Amino acid sequence: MAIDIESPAASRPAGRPREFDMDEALDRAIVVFTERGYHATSISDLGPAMGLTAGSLYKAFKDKKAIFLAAFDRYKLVRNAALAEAISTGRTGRERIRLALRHYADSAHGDDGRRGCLVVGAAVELSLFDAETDERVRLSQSRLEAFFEGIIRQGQADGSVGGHIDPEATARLLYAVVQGLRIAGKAGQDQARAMAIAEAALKILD
Amino acid sequence: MAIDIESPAASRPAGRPREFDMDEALDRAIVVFTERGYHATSISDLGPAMGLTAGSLYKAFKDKKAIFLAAFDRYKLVRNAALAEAISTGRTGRERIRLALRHYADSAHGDDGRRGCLVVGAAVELSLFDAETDERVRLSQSRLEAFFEGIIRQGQADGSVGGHIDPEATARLLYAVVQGLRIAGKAGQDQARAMAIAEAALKILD
DNA sequence: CATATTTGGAAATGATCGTTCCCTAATAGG
DNA sequence: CCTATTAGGGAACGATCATTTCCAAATATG
Repeated sequence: MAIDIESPAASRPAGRPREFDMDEALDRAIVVFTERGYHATSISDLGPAMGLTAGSLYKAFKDKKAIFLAAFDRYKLVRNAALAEAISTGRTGRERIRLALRHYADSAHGDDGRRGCLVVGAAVELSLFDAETDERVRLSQSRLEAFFEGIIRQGQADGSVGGHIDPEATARLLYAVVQGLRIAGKAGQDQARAMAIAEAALKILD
Repeated sequence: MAIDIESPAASRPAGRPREFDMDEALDRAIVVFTERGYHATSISDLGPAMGLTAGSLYKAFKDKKAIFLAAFDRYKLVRNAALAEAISTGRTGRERIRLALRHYADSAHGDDGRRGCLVVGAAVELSLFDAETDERVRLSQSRLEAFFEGIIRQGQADGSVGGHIDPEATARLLYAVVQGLRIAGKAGQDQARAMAIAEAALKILD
């Protein structure tokens, strides 16, 4: 019954095949958009960075905003995976939250911290005027809050998190702490400083 | 001995007098820069908003960045005064921190929250590539952290804040919470939600 | 009253922006 | 082997950008 329409090479889509790797190109675009922001990034910045000419960029994407949204979506994919990996060794709810906060603190110091966060950049620069970006930012926010809320409830169940705290409000507070860490990172801070903030935030769970 | 070189009208500076009010014009520029960001704001956005033509703008300011920096400095002046006013009725250190957090939560909801914060915008969009903006963002950050640290110490002295917490790390955490509130506000949140985050953050002081 | 100095504002300037056009190259299907 | 389709890339396009130029108006000084 195995019809080879789903074969290994999976039915090439006709026409000249793409010569560049989309994920690699988007990873380059993520860097440029993250450090320069959306409006300060020009097609002539993206082309060289992604290894494509302007003409080729417009073959692969509808317009500049489509490049940005594709980069945003890949950023979320990669970062969510990194977060899941970072908390994987935590055994209690509190431990997982601690690992999550340390993971974000790690992204909010030194050169990475200075470069910034694509979601924060999108929220600040585009949310107000672009509905598609706004939707993505809101979704990213509600998912991270729900993620924190879930771990808080796990922590309350396993006894590592205070039972009297409000999981929803606390999750939102943790979201604010994480995003605030990113802003603090824009001004430049070393790892010790970022980590100290993350550790101080654990008090919220008592 | 009263030489009238410091007289009421204070020796007009020769030439045609300025017809617009600088502070009013900067207040308008603050709104535009805050909601659009630096790079998405054009001189043709600023002119009408500030009630000036492009030619007049360049008589009053060296270039676009000088307008931004002047707006930034005025923003800090106005906001610092509002913060001082907001905490003025607090009698203990904890009360003053509570009022400060509620003050920021108030700026981080609804339309104001969506519009955003000029300091956050400057940090995200300009800090990495513009030294003058970076310096201002860093100064704003260190001052707000020092402000929080001072109140925390007052609170420890008056017994309203736990004596065992680290004033410096906690002040930095409060700074992160405040900036995170602004990011959360970009996605749109109502007052109750913003206030709940501020209230939850008070746990940090126990 | 004359001159110097500054502002207000309209129009012009050169650069850069995002985007499109057009031609060539590479693949699939018939 | 021919045709359709898609990708790559250089050159061109109109629009918009920040900035300058130029002239008239308003003030201070002598």
